[in-house]
Amino acid sequence: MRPTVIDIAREAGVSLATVDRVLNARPGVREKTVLAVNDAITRLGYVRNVAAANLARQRLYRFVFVLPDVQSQFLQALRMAITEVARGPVGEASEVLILTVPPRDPHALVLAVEACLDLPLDGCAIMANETPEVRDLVVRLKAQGTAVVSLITDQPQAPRDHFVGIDNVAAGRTAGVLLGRFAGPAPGKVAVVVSSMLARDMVDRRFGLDLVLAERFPHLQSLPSLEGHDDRDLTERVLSACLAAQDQVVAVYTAGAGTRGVTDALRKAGLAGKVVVVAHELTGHTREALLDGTIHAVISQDAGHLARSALRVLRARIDRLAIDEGQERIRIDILIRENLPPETP
Amino acid sequence: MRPTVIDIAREAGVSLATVDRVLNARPGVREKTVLAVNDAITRLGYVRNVAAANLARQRLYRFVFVLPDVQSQFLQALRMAITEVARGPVGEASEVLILTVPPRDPHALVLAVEACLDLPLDGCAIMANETPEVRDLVVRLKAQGTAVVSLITDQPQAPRDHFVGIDNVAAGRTAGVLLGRFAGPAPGKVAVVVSSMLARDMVDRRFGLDLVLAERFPHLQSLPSLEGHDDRDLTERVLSACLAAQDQVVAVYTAGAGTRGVTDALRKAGLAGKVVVVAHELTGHTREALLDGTIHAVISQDAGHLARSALRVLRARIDRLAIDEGQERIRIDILIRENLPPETP
DNA sequence: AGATTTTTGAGGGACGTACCTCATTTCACG
DNA sequence: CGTGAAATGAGGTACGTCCCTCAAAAATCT
Repeated sequence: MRPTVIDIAREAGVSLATVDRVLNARPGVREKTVLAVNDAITRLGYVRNVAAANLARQRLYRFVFVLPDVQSQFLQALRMAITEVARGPVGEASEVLILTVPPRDPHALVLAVEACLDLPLDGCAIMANETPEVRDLVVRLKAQGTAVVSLITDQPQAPRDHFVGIDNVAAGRTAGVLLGRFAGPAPGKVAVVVSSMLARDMVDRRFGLDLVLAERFPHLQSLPSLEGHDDRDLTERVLSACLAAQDQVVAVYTAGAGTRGVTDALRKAGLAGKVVVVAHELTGHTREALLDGTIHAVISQDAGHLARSALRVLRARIDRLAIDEGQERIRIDILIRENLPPETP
Repeated sequence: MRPTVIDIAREAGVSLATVDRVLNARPGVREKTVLAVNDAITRLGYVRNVAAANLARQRLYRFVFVLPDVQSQFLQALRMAITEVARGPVGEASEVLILTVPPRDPHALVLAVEACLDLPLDGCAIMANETPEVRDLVVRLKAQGTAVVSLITDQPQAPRDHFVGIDNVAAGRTAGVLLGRFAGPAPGKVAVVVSSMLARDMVDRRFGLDLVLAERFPHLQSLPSLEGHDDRDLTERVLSACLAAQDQVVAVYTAGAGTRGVTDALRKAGLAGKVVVVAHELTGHTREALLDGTIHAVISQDAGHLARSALRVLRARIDRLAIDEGQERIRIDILIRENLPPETP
């Protein structure tokens, strides 16, 4: 049986109240006593029963997820996943608010987050490009004791507690290898579609792609990035223009959203299935396109996993518990038609 | 705030004791009253606070994991993962015993499991080939109220509650596509190494491979299965013999363990890096071989995920809770050098 | 109707922790 | 050595559930 606070009190030769004061970092305990209690804790290998603790304190964790107002299928799936996870056992005793803010508008983001700071906020997950404004927001949140994680897009310069997402350079490299392998040995050009060249994750993915192409597939030449701004129509137009202007385009890498625009353009050009396409994120559309052969591989991060991981990491930070790195590492999933998970209703 | 038993009692117009009787299926409640209480439960959307319940009843779930005594790195990783998960929050309030039984010996397996049936067993995860003996064991376990899941290898004919693992036909198909794509358009032969042709998962993987090769890569001819029995030396010998006897072997698919034997044989034959290799399971060795270019892709199922999923599913069955299909679906991971997760110490 | 059985109610103690109050002890300092 | 402050102890209540007992009420049977 696991030791309890009572065992600690006995072992340390103090009262229950003192153990409690130490455990919950309440004042009024001599340094010496704190040491004695901590000693007993390590000696007995005590670990707080989180279930009982949460039960007792009627703890309600308050979390805010800040997501850009982009109407991509992936973001919709992510919103749903967050809502679902919040209801499940991982979201036990926590209230999760999803804030949808205008994309690429750090000022609006900061305002929106500040608007819900009247109530004490335990944790915050932010998906946004790295800008000084957001960085300052993270600093302020941390200062007032709120745990912060960056989601999908990292904020490496901000003092966030954790990054929940994938290594985008590695994702780009992965895409590059798949493109290179799938396209074969003939020379050709690779069209690259991104959301925006100002977005950190897009830059990283493109960088990874170029690295791998240069290293291992020098017969493939990547073209300048096309910006689709996560918009289907715009993406279709810019890619169509590119396909019309260039010959020998043997592959397309879509690093951002707006993948529907990519398949639209390919179909119009009669190139669907003839040009190797690697896209990001498994959605209803990319699934379909994988099945009908328009897209050949999808690099994906699991929305459910992202949501669960963000929530778990935030709670672990707040409760000062260790993080299971293995579990929280978001994998760069490679999906092809053959290993597509069955659709969940 | 979530409704509690007290709310249910008030809503149903009965006492707390009655609600408790209904909730825990204790006798002595009229049908009519049971209905009234259940009605109140659905009306208020009550869900039992599992943490509080476990706290109160001092529940200790007793689980047994039955694994074959194979000394592959994957199985060692799996054993470690199970041990770790049992210690973590997923294994809260549960005691997990890992039983290691002689491989391919259903009788020994049954005996070993029966030996620990003196204590009441809440759940059991079995990794074994499907045989009548094991099937009977599952039937008996179920009959005495033990939840049962099949792990990695399914027991489709046995009344197990759930299968925790991947679709092996799909895994074989996935391997086939990778082999086909990576090997290029030149005709050639594919060597296939399995543990044993009597193992269901091996048969399935091979079947998937052959399907895809026939459909999409008819220029590749798959050779008869080589049996390595998960043994490094034996695998090396059979594959070496095959490589010596056959010319034009352009690819190797290792569907089972003993991958070290495969790389040994290729190195000896001077074919390392020249022949496309697809293996299963990410281990220290396959990671290294991916990095040095001897293996080109690994089809993997995450050991930590398997362990967590098995435990979660068992507990859900015991507590009659719903299962989050999305979370419990084990993915067929495709790993190449570029999307290899960082090594965890 | 009375006797018997079944169903229900009321209440309490437990699980491990949090958090509160109030009294008592210990300590440092003048 | 006394005083005030700091440290500690003792004890309680609460969280939501389980599980137990005993009494009371209601239903069923004779």
